[in-house]
Amino acid sequence: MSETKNHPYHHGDLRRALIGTALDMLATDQNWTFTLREVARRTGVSHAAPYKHFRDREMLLRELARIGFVRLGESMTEAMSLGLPSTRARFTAAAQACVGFACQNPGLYRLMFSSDADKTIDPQLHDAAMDTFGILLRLLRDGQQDGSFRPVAVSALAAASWAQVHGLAMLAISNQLLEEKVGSAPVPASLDVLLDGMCRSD
Amino acid sequence: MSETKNHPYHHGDLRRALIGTALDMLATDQNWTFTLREVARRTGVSHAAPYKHFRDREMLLRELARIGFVRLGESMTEAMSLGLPSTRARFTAAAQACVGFACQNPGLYRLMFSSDADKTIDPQLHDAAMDTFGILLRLLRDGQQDGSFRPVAVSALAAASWAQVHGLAMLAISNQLLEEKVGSAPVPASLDVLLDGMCRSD
DNA sequence: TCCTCCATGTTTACAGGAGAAACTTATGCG
DNA sequence: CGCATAAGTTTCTCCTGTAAACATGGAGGA
Repeated sequence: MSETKNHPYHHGDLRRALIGTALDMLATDQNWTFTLREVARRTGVSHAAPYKHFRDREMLLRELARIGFVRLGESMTEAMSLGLPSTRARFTAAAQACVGFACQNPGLYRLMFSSDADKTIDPQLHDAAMDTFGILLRLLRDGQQDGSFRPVAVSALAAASWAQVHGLAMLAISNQLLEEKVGSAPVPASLDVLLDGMCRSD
Repeated sequence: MSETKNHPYHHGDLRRALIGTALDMLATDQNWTFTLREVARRTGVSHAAPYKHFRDREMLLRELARIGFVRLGESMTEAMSLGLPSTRARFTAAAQACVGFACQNPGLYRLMFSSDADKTIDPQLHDAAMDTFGILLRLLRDGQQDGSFRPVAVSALAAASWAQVHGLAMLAISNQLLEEKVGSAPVPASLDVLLDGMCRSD
């Protein structure tokens, strides 16, 4: 009865399998308190096997975060490429995609911006985060060039909108955007307030 | 040489002492990975003593977060009560106080908004957070009454500014407001963008 | 005054986790 | 064919969280 599981000694693609298991647990529990041993167990390997692919538990977490940034970028890019009429509409679409991503992947989103995913010690993670930030930056520049956004320093627009969107996402997944506090559609409402400040008033 | 430490069997105020030690470690390490045993050790008591005051480790963390919200509220209130001329100026002062608090207490600020400080299972923590949010809300209402802020739904203003300030704080303590990306004074710059959208344009 | 209760400590015990080290297996390459 | 090596496993040590049983000493009643 010991050989029903025909697992070959070598898994074949354990690294990817571990990441998949960990992403599943992150999505299920909405936190990353899982132990590395549990990940190994669910993947069907010994508790020491993961160390052949990740130096330590945090290295796995950083890889999850990196994947999160890639996926977030894809979501935003997709939302923007729907043939929307105005730059303002594309901005709103991207922002809502970001908040939507956070709401659908709260654990992952939190991890991406937590201190457990330290970007200062992981160039790949840092680059992935910067690439996603770059999507926003390009949108803002385009908007300034086509006259949609005010010609103030793009850095001010970037800081304001990055903070705004990230703040909305964090508050949304913390259930702090309850209707009785901030109305029924706080995300578009507050984006409109911001855009009123960002857009040319002519 | 064993009785130099004249510690009486009963500490006297262990609860407060543990909180103090934990706050110190949080400030030093800028994270809350410290173990409960380490907190006990540094406070000079046995590793089980903390359990007489906190059901588990997370209960201590929630108490730290609660204290954080109280202190943040104090900072904001203090910043607003400096006889500033306009509501807009008071808003900016409060927002900068919030970001400043986050920068000076990055670990604590992160903890306050992390899932390890679960507000849904701790009424005291929830209330403390709501009290601090209330400061912002009152400021916005006052500003609408005196005509500083546009008479749109206060919930939209609240969501926008809460998100903005929180987002700025989170980005600031994550070192994601680097000068080459968002200019030299991103906080006032982005607050101005937001305020341009919030304030009456007459 | 003395005794007893109870909140607040301590000691002991145990189940798990992180990670290192040493061992095993299979696989690709000369 | 034979072996170096990547990728697994086993075993080990140290640490943690937390429960349970025990100790202490101060406060309040007889």
